Amino acid sequence: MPSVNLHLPDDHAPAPHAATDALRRFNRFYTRFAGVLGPGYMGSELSLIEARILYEIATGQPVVSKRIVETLSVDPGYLSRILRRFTQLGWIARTRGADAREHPIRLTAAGEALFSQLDRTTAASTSATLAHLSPGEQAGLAERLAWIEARLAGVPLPPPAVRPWRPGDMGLITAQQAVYYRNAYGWGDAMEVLIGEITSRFVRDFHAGREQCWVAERHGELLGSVFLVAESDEVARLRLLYVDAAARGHGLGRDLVGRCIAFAREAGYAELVLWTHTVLASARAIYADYGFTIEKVETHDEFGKPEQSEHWRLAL
Amino acid sequence: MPSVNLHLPDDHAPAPHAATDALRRFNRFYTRFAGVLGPGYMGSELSLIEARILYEIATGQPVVSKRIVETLSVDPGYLSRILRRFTQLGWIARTRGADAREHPIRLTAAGEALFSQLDRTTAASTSATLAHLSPGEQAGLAERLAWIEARLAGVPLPPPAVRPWRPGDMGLITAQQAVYYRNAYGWGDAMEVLIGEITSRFVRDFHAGREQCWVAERHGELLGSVFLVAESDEVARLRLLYVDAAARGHGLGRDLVGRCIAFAREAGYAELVLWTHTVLASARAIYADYGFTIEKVETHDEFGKPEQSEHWRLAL
DNA sequence: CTAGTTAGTTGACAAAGTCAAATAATTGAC
DNA sequence: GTCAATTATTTGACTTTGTCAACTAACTAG
Repeated sequence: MPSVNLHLPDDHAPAPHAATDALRRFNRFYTRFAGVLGPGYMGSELSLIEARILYEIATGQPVVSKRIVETLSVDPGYLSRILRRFTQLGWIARTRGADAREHPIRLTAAGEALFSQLDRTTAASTSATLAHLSPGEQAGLAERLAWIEARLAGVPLPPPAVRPWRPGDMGLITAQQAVYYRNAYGWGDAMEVLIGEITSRFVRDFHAGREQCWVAERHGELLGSVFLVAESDEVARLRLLYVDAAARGHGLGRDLVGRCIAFAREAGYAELVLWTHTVLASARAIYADYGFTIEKVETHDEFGKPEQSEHWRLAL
Repeated sequence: MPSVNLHLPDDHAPAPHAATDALRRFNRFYTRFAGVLGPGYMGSELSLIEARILYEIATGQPVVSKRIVETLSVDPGYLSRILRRFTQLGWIARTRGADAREHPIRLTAAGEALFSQLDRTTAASTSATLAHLSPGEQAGLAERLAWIEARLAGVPLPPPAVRPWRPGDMGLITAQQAVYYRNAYGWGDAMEVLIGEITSRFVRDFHAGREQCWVAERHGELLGSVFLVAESDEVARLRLLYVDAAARGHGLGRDLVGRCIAFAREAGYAELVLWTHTVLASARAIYADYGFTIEKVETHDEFGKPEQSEHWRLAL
């Protein structure tokens, strides 16, 4: 069940500082916004840090102060005093750990009660700030927050998984490429019709063993695709090679082309041909690396403006 | 050039607190992350607030303290002292305003130099945190940050614009609906084929004046669509009504259906029919409100599991 | 001209946070 | 086993940060 990311930046003008500026701007915005969300756990007497310390204790019981110091980067001395106060207030109890230097912390019943109370209050208050958003927007928000967090935390994205096509894929592939070439190169309806025809014809006439389409996806997001179709008994054609902007620069295009070549050899074709455009520099580089050579160059007008196209060929 | 948002939550289990939890989680994450980004403008002697005050001055020159107090919600007394220090350090100069109670602030040459220095440092440091992201990811990040900021700041989304179809739309409509019904209801390939056939046949046989398709979009994002096709000279059929999760609850579906009815009346049809499924509760409610009535109910198995479908009809 | 407001400042504090030294327990080398 | 080095936590002595209320000077409306 792949989906496609179609807010594509075009190849030409990827403003170099855009992301930096966006993050800085967001930073200014968010510190103010979080301030509005309330200093710490709202309503209570707790400061932000106290609230977060309480959170760490509640969610990590039993926890040693060292761990809190690390996760919250709080001064150990400062923490020690806060913990002493929590103990005096009867919210936490400190035990003796296996390592007697440590004093593992647990919430007392009173502490649990306080925490769950606070937790409900903040949840309600956060929920209230979100009230003006529709359920769809809320879902969109949650998804984007999670994505950003994962990316900023440096969680590396798993490499896209490449698999043969399934029936559900064609509509997305068509839409993705149509939108992309329109946005990035201003190509028009004829391009879209062409893509649609290629994909629908592929499904209709699919000849297993002689033809194949590979799809790269990650977390249900469509990141790339390529088609290998039979031109004749001897000649195979590579079509619609595409790698999403979000996945470029990791050799995915190369991988896809490599699969086509291997499959074509396996299937006993004598040569592999393809048609591409001169503007598509990174695709061309891949073809050249695999030993394809240009047979013919011609300029056409079909996509609404003159484009130079190229016929490439590889003997297998 | 519409695009589609296809990370759809399904209709059935929209966990009610998901967004709240996501925001709270993000909040914990981001305060830590922003802390790493450095207290204020890194490297410098400035605290976070001082840096932000300097930023406000630099970007808003000349600015009066009242405005800073408001935008940064800083205590006026505290601000006053900070500004005095800035003045002593030769970073800012205070003039006399038209209103002599105000003391508009400007950066001195030294202040400008300091600010641009700091600005470059932070930009570089932010940029460094982003270095491990690919250009595609950076673009995705920037876009998501902007979206979140707008939504959290309460900037209301403009209502989706509804317009007649254009050639580029069909692939996206097909992909969007195919993905949605698959995710939300588990409907299979037959559904997808059906949608594809409807859209491609619509384009092929399009009879202007007797048929139409409307598309709702916002910021290039496809949010909904509906088709009106000729069944016979007397009968029009409404097909593929769809509203994206992100746009539900604002009467868009109602609007689309209303356009179909008005168009069908205008074109001189005697009746309007449609086929839908019992599970699609919100669509059904719209049909009922417009006076459609159920003619026939039947259960079929085409989408991979038994579904109850309904034939509705409206006399025009 | 006067009472009420507004922008900004000041004094007197309280809260928050830091740093280095101290304590108590553990580990590893011999 | 002993002892130096290390680790987890605490304590004391601070500085910085932030708050509150009272105050001054300037403006506004009647």
